[in-house]
Amino acid sequence: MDQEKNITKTETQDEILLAALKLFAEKGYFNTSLTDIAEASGIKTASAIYHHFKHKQMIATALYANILDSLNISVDEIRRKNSKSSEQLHGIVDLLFKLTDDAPEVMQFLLMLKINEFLPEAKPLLDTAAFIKIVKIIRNGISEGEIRNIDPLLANAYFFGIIHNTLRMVLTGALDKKAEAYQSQTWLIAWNAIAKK
Amino acid sequence: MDQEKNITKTETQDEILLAALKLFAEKGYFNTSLTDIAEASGIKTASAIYHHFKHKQMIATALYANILDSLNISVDEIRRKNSKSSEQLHGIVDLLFKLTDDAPEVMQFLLMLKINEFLPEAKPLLDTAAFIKIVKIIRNGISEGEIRNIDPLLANAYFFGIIHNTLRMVLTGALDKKAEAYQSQTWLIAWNAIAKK
DNA sequence: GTCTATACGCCGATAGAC
DNA sequence: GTCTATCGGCGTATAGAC
Repeated sequence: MDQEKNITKTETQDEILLAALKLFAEKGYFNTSLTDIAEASGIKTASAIYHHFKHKQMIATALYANILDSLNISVDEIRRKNSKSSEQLHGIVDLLFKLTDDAPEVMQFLLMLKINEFLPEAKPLLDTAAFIKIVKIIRNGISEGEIRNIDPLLANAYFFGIIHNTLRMVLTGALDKKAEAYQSQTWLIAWNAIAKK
Repeated sequence: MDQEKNITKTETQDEILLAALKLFAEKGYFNTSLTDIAEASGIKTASAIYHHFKHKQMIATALYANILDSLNISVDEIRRKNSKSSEQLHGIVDLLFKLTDDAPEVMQFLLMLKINEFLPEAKPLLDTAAFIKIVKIIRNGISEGEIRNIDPLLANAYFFGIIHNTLRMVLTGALDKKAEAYQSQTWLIAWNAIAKK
């Protein structure tokens, strides 16, 4: 909805979003002032930001939308390239581990922030296009006999509970290696938790 | 450390803590003003709070300490009453599911708030007495052959990833039954994720 | 121990010059 | 499109009467 007019996206707009993402991930939304964001964007005053975004919330909204959007696209691609739900889930795990190493701020935003604390109107993650599709993948896995016959939401909770919690520990530094180092082992455990044996 | 002088704990002090817990869990720390807490405590003005706590942060600090303290005591009790690590973990799962149904605010505080966003000095959960003991339980389970031989921190991530994520979904309403309804099934999955077969 | 009154600062937001 | 100046408000916190 906001993206249409973003065809004219300025570079500074992106810089603002990037700076905000980093700061939100690092200090949280409420500990980040517009002044902070301005400084981190190479702008000198907070006022200039209002030329790009109506208000602070809109920055977070745009950020959230962008992340969900590109996530959704990635999920589509993964679904297109793989047919079995085990392969599709594997692709998603692959993506999440890569993101954790390459764009930790994004994963921090998704996994560690309580988004509806500062975006009360935002859809919960589970009602989001990308995540609806993920549940669908699980549902398919069940009907095709790859995944055991339990409530798909529960299967989702189990599978991504393992994945997300592991990534969270990487992000906080509780686990000291790169996410990649834990990937294959973690995938196996997570998959076995829901796979039909 | 704060508890020593809390022998003289007033009733209103407890009411403030209780109100704060509810509000923090519901709206988050930054969306909760001292005025909110005062109102919810049966007090009329925020100023009165300063007679019980030096400042807002101290309320959250006391809350966090209390929760961790009683958690630690519960873990001790569970360890005392059970010898095998499978039994001990089962006891802890039992406790967490009960807490989710009986004191959701407590679990919300523990699982859904980014505590060090408003308590920058606070120890991360994993460095906390209760959680150190839990990792110890896992370590014992490994050396006694009940749990498969992997990094105890990883085992912890897997096991509680499943548990916590399931409880999180109960707390947000994404899963619509009481936590109890999912307990036995979830325990089995979580345990199998780390148990030696 | 709770109230009234008040101070203070910070931040979000607007107006308008350049 | 970025700046300066400035406003208003809210929330924390203090001082002091009762």
